[in-house]
Amino acid sequence: MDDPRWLTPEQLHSWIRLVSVVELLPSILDAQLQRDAELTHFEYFTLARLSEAPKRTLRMTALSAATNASLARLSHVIARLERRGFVERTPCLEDRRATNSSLTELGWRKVVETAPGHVATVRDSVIDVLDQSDVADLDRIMGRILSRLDPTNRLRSWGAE
Amino acid sequence: MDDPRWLTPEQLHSWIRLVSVVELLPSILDAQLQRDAELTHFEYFTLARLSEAPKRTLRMTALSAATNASLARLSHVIARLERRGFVERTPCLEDRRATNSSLTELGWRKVVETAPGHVATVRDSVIDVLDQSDVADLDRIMGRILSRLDPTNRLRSWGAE
DNA sequence: GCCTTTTGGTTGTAGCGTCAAGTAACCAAC
DNA sequence: GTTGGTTACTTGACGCTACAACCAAAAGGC
Repeated sequence: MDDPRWLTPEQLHSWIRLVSVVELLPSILDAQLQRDAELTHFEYFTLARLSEAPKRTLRMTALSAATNASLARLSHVIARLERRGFVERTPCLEDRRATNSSLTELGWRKVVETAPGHVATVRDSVIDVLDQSDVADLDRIMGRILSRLDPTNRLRSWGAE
Repeated sequence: MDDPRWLTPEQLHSWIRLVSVVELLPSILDAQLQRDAELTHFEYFTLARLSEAPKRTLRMTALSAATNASLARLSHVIARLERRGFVERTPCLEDRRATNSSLTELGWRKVVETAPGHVATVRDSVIDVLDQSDVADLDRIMGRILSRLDPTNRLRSWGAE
């Protein structure tokens, strides 16, 4: 710790820009979704993962892995979404500790009607400023970073290396 | 909105990885700083920006720009840091609406002693998995994204394009 | 079979951020 | 010189997340 191996100017510059994106991006996504659908980005992301699952159903643990969330956080969020009628919880028969959460018809319609606006925001704020090779670079770099951030590799579904 | 111009598979893959980093990185940084210095990453970042300023002093508005924060958020944070003796607020003489916040000697020492551990975490979780050209790519890509996220270009100090 | 450990999930609480509202000072125009 | 509008900041309330404690069921150990 005596020699912290300080960052080079280039590394520091990149780092600060990354931190800025990490700080600013969530509020952009939250603002649009809140305005147009009264959802946080995390709520939308959760509904979206469910909508892609077989039978639009996942166990809490699987869903928490797919969304990078702790079980505690997910439990609170699912409770809110359940109150609003977007999600349903049912006990799992094979493992009676487990809970399945599944998208209701209302939840499915919510995702379908919310997706276009969200995608437009993602394009506007990120994707459309990048050309094809930028996208490839971004993918490679985020993959490398994720391999450190997510050592248990819960994200293997979309390949954190 | 009828044709949402859906993302290509490559774009979607990159996007999900970026979102994952955006979700996971803050908790890594917060965890280390909380454990070793009882600071949130945003508190540390704020102290660090102050420590680099001339006379270790900045106006609230300038500091909020440098940290990508709303004035309201910054006001709360500075209040906390002031209670702990790391920062001091003094009215600004030229413009009596404005407030200067400056690092105390205690705050300066806090930054100095906290920095090495933080840099080590930044290296571990991000920088050390990237080679020189990755760092350049990251810088370029984040710069492009920032030019959209931060249209008023408050970050021009470190050049969001 | 029992006992311990691990896994799966929920809940309460405390803390941070956002939003809306409020105050005070500056500025420009009439 | 006072009115209208903007800028700079603070404050309070509310909502979301993290953390810790909890319970129940499954899986091992022997």
